[in-house]
Amino acid sequence: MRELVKTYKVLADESRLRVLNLLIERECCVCEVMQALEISQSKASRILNALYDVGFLKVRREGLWSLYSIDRDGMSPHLSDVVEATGRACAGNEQMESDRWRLKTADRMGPGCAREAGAGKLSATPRKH
Amino acid sequence: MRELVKTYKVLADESRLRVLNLLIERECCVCEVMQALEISQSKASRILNALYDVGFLKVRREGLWSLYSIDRDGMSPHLSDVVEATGRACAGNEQMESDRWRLKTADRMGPGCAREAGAGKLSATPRKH
DNA sequence: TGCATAAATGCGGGAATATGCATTTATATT
DNA sequence: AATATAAATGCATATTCCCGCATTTATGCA
Repeated sequence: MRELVKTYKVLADESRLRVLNLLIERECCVCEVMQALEISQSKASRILNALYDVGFLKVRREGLWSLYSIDRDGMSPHLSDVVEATGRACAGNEQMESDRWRLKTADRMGPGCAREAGAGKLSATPRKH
Repeated sequence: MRELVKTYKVLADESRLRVLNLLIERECCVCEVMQALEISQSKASRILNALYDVGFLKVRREGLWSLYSIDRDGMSPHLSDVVEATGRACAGNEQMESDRWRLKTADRMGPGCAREAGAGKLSATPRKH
């Protein structure tokens, strides 16, 4: 039961639901999440970790990035149901829509790069120095 | 989305899940819940109110008692799914089993009556004075 | 009307949670 | 090795949540 409570605790937060919604769209790294939701880096990281912790997500490392995605195969049927239900409940929500919209124009870059984002569209690979 | 968050918040608590589990068994009044879970009256009342507040329960008054039960018809499909899933997730849980067991021997009586419960089995109707 | 009692609620203390800031860690490139 | 940077984390603080205690409210009966 502890586990169940923990799961619901994780879901009982607007930002975390928004991230889950993003990931239903596609795999994301921390900095994409922070851009899409317009939140701080540490917050994005913690949220992803919390979702990962209870079994919603899996993560793979690719270079400097940690890429999180919904662990459709690994998760328990119960979690799977919850994701389903949550996805449906979120459909059409304005906030969620904007998040997804911003995700489209988000790049795989962090705080440092973001500062010069105005300079134009950067490639999806890290810049050479 | 606020509503969704609120719903998950309510579920993110062991005692509230236990009460939900009880009500899956059958309609209960506040004092039955407090006996089954061995918690205080105010706690039982608050829990029931919280579950009611987000739409899981309906309540009807019968004399002095407030009888709460799962609002199977009134609740949204999403809540219905959640109850289903939660019920399944709780099946076989030891704590939940004891709760249900104690519920069987619980009477419709409150703190006052409970004090003299050792005196023997009392009827399910209020005593005359 | 007065009393008995089930349920609801105001208040307050203590625990848990969320989050920004600064720093550290992990990884890649030169 | 030195540098760059994405991600993770320690710490401090503000907020929220939980719950016991005492009291109030709602209802029924004599």
